[in-house]
Amino acid sequence: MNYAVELLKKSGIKATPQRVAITEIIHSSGHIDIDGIYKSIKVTFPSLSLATIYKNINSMVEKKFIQEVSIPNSKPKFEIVKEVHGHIICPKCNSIADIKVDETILRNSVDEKFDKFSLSIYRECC
Amino acid sequence: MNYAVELLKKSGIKATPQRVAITEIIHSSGHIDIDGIYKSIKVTFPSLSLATIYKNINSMVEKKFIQEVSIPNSKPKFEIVKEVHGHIICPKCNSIADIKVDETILRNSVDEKFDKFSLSIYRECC
DNA sequence: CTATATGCAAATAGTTTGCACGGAT
DNA sequence: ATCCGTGCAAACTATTTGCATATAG
Repeated sequence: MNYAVELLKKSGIKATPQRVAITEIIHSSGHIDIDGIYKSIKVTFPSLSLATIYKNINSMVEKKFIQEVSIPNSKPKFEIVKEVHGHIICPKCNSIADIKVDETILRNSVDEKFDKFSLSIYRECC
Repeated sequence: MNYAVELLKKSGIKATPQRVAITEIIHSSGHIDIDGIYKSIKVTFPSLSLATIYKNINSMVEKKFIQEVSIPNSKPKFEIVKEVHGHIICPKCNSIADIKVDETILRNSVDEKFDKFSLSIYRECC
């Protein structure tokens, strides 16, 4: 079965064509904001409305299917939820790359136990 | 001389009463969002407008006098720029606490050199 | 068949901008 | 006298909501 459809079903979300398209775009882009999703979807799916994207993003976030990546001074982007990792964010163009982080070492570093963390590193890439 | 006035002058920003008030509120609260600043200032400074807060926050961020702390699914908060540190953020009430992080250990952990990073840990506090 | 999702339009919220006035140097 | 900041109102942008119709399961 299709990757996106499978993901959606696993999360207990009805796999409408719109949701499949949104999921595929987030997945293939890695990190993308609402407007990027909208522009990208419009090409092959002209009837899809912004309101539908917002509604679906919100319920996908609630279901912990996707998560928000906050970016200072810019629109948040979204990514498929996967194992804990960090991000390198370019403060000029706001592009994002994932990085592996060693959770054990981080735990020692902050001298705390925690469930979920997020490490962002800012470096110009352009 | 007043702490806030000193900070402002050091950053080459004219120390108007409004800016002093904004600076003092950010400093004493630790982390606060635009609306919090507005509500807090209104009490003792009823004429101050939201537009003035936005304008000043923007120029203070440009001057690297304060910085934005992004919070998923919520308004960003602002803090006085100081040494590199991390944050513990409560996903329920969005309160923030600073934590020390060991930069050397983090550097090893992510196997990268970088100028500026940000570590957020999410844990319910309420 | 039934419950839920979509798409439109309208409403709301958040932020920025333009401009006239006022205060500091 | 000049420059810059403030405060208001208007403009703009982003996001949410209500509702009628369409569609997945």
